[in-house]
Amino acid sequence: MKRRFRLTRSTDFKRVRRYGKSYAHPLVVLYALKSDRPGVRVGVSAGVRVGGAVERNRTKRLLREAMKTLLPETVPGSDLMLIARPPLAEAGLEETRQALSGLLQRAGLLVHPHDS
RNA sequence: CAGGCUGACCGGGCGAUCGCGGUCUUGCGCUUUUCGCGAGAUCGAGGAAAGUCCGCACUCCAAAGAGCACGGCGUCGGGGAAACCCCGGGGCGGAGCAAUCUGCCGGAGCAGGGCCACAGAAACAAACAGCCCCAUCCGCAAGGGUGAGGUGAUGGUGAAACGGUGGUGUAAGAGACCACCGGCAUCCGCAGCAAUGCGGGUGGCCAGGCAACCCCCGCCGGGAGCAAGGUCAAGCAGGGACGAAACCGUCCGAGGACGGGAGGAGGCUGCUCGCCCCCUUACGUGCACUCUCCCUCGGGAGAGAGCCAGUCCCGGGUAGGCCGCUAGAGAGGCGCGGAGACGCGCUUCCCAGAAAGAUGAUCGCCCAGGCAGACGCAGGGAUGGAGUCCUUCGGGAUGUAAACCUGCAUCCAGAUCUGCCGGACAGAAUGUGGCUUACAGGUCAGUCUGAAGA
RNA sequence: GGUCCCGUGGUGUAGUGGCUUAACAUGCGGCCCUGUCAAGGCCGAGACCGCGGGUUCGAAUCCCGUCGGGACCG
Repeated sequence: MKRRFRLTRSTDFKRVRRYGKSYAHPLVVLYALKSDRPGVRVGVSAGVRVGGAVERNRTKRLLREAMKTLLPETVPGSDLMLIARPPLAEAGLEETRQALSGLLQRAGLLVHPHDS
């Protein structure tokens, strides 16, 4: 995923985490907040509970890869934050994509909600 | 062949598609750098990148000072920039049949303190029982009581009791003395660079253990850390000078400079000394106004309501951008020296530099490995199977898979084939030397033990 | 990057060289009490002190290493 679609600043993370609305799934937690920017920006995060550095990096890669394919279907003008949970370290790519798709649908952020 | 031990090493490979970060070149947006979007080339995690247990480089703290405190280390020689590091020795132990592995290492003799439960007379300089002698009392005597003294052999405890055996000696005894042995210290000789070992002489039997208790001796350590530190833009906090006149002295260009005193903040990330640097000496015993009182007419006391404005200059920290930021005690190869750690020489190479933090995903083939299933092996063997070759198309040559025969094995193992599973521990964050810990599976060399065969 | 603390029955703590194969509370099991339950009384089980070495005659305690958990500072 290109860097311009990413959340990079610490203050952005704090803002989304504080004022965004959250949606939970056993594998991942989604925070969403409306923004005045045109595109969608995504930040990924993995806490210590997920595992060591290998597991944390792997879960973050997994979330970015899964989000990449879902990006065109996402409603623009919002900042998203994805927080990995411990079971995600054992999950595959397709599993992660389905989890994310479900979460985005619940948040009302998918352009074609009934397709998937 | 099986199981170990030691050392060294590998840590999946290839291809396709999608995707990420750096550098260089290049096209476009756009006008140069910058920035954004593309294209191409190239590079892109480890043996531990980990834990952060020791070092070092580097940066800042004024210079990086002294002492104390505190902490660490402590056999010998060598290596190394250094290290709670490495190599090779020594001494005392421990594990194993063995190869081999492994723990400890200044001082408890004269620096001193402390502790050694229980038991025991006594836990480090003491005397409970006992033994002996003398005095005295009782008794015919044997012997017993009391008191003064000698002794430390005997006892039993304990983890540990002040050398052992034999003799001389004595009232009884005792290293009090003698011989031998053990141990300690010291001297000499030999071997070794040394620690130390071996042999001989001398000494006095004094001298228990614990310094991973305090401590003593020797050596080492200033502190903080790349969020170090530098820099850029924008602000803000804050500060300074003049205003402004009041500690003392000196100087002159007359308002400042320098020096000293006093007080305070900070720094040497514990303390003290010493030193450095800064501030104050104007929120007060102040300034100036009004009123009242006193007076030696200089001033003093009390009360009231006020003043400390303004101007100019300097200018952070954090967050953000950039630098620091990767060419170095560097890596590979070859040769030489050395027992080894390691060193030297030549040569080739440039080998991640991210910043919510880049190496992955999917598929195919292979390589190790694991599990399950199938299959007896070798030789001979045809009115001659499939295939191949020749052909005049009639056939011929070659040819052992099978049945069958012989031998050997026997439901085990090995080899072969098929299917399925399947790749450990773990991710750079300034660099680097060690140590420690985690780790599927495999390779090579040396070596030990066991079994079988020759 | 740096610093510190804690691991002891199921749970929470004490014990910091020996008289302690470890104490207290709560929880657990059995019995008594009661018509029954609770409370109460009596009895009992439950730990080789996170793990591995070492020092010592002797270690939960001292030293070293290691594993896990937690806290703090920038």
